[in-house]
Amino acid sequence: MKRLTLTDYESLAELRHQIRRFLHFSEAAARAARIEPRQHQLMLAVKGLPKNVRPRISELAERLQIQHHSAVELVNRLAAGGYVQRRHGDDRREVLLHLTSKGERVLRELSLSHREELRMQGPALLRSLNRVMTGTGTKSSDGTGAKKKKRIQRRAL
Amino acid sequence: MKRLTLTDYESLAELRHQIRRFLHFSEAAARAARIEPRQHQLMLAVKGLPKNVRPRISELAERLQIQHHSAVELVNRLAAGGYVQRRHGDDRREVLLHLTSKGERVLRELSLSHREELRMQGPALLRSLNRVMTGTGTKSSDGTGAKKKKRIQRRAL
DNA sequence: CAATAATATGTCGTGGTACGATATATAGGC
DNA sequence: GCCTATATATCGTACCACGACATATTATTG
Repeated sequence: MKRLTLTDYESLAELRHQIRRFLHFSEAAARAARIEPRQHQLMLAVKGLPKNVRPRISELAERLQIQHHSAVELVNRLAAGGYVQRRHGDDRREVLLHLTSKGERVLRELSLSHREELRMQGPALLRSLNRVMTGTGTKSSDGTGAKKKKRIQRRAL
Repeated sequence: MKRLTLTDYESLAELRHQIRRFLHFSEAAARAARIEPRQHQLMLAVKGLPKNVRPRISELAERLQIQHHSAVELVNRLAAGGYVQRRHGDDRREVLLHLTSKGERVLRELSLSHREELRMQGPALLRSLNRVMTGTGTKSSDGTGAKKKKRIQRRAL
């Protein structure tokens, strides 16, 4: 379908608002734990990697959807802060990452608060995503026919 | 609950991977349309604002979850590029934003491709969010910790 | 109605992060 | 051994977000 109604824009904007709300929570939580947001994300990616996958630089870059050299920079800072260690694989080109106990501790605290936050705010995020996907609006139904419009009060936060 | 299993970390990491996949798509689409990702987000926020809300700087900053002066910088760049115009409200402290036809055109194209992408990849995002919220894991063929796990297939809304 | 406080926007300097271009180290194929 | 592919690292640049501070306008108050 090649048509966009005002409601479509509102749905997309609302979804981004919900995503940003979560990300902003996450950024603030990371900084409160004395770590930069992206570095937190890399630690989580290391810890959350399936066990049969080696925690290599390029593997993590894919998980974070960044270029490998951006991952290198994150690892530099994390290693400097004592959150991760570099080791070598059998293939000595590879660098394998391991969390230090300091890294484990910080990640654990952050993961707990993130799970909590997602259980609270996740439903709103689900709703806004479903609205974008199904084209269901909070106001009028479609807009193309410009039929009678029913206004529904929108909840501010 | 104060306990985190390996599966919890994997679920959180997988959710972030899905979110990053979408955001990475969005960033690439914006750059392909010759606009910076955050500037695109601000345009969407302007267009997607409920009609009874004035498109002020601080209103948009709240929608994007950034400080007001960060929004000012985005608007500076957008205005310099001819994507938005500044106007004044009755309260002459306020700056109200309007998309130019150029801004409308770019935003429309990006919104179409975003809706398309979300219809394709949205379900994977929904699943990973539901897993974090319900504590349901994916591991069944891994062999490790192969207990009985009930898949809760939840189709929110 | 001037002084002051509150609100809205803007400026400046700094740091984190992402990128493209490029470099180095190791592995694998022939 | 030589050539190519792969994995990681370095360098310079740009975007963006922030804190601290500045300016403009409106509201309050005595």
